[in-house]
Amino acid sequence: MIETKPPFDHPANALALEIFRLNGALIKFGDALVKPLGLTSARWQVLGSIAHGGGTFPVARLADNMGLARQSVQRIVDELADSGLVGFAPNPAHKRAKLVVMTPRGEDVFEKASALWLPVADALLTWLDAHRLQQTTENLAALRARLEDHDRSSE
Amino acid sequence: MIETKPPFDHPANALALEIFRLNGALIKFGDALVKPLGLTSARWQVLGSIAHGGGTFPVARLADNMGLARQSVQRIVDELADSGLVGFAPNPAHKRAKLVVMTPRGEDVFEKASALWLPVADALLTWLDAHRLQQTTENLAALRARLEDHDRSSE
DNA sequence: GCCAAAATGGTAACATGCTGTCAATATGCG
DNA sequence: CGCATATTGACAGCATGTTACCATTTTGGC
Repeated sequence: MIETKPPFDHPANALALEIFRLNGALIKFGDALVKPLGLTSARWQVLGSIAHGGGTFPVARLADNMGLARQSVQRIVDELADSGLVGFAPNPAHKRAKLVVMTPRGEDVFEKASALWLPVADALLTWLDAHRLQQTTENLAALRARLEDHDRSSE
Repeated sequence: MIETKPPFDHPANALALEIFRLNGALIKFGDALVKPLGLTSARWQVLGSIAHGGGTFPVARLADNMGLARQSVQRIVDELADSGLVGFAPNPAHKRAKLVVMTPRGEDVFEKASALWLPVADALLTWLDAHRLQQTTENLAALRARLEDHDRSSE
């Protein structure tokens, strides 16, 4: 017999395992989706973050917004710059922390990626209506806030 | 003005971003939690998967259960074996695919990790009651199933 | 029994994240 | 102004995941 004692079958464990699996599935799906554009999930996400800020953010700010370390985003941004998809604009408020902006080619590629993603995002809404989807997102955000509090308080 | 046009503000995007952030937060939290035991999030998860199967699974089966590539789990299992936390038992059904089993030390460490995690898991239930938490998990699992279908169908 | 296909393990190359450390730049207080 | 602190960028090293490829073992159709 296979024993399944607490906390092994705890509902919180089921959620955590599902988060790990879904994270992997999303990255895998995204990689396949934007591969024809020469992008990866990570580069696509960084482009999205740049678009979100409208080209007014330096690398450190992009990283904060994505919940990643500065260094991780820096490397992706450097690669995007090598590929000619992003460039750097002088930052009036900081001599060293240049602003990350998309080149025309970057904007073109990002628009094409958005066009590929839109029908999938809409399909997700068919499978799970917008209300439940937003509630799910809120629940996850609430749990993350608590986890991060817990983290900070034990430092 | 910062433009925020569709599909940029799509509810599916908000969920995907939250999944990425929560995934990172969970790994970070887990790393800190089990560090005193000489574990990491990844090794802890593999131990959990072994415990789940009761020592009756070879590496490839563990990987399927976790939604990871065989090779990723193989490397972690090899490291756990080097550390003396797991071992291999002969598989009556397969000469080469040996069964991964915990050593007494491995069981001890895993029990200690479970003891550290239990209060946190219970706290999560305080922040979000069990019903909502399970519903959230089900919603995520449903979305992942659809995404993976989509993936397979376009292969 | 035999051979093709699938499953499994092993190894290597690579992508993406992390931490640690240092230098350069802003910021704020005396 | 001058100095402590925070922010930012750069670089190195490492952990964890991926895909690709090959060898071995099992399985199943002929």
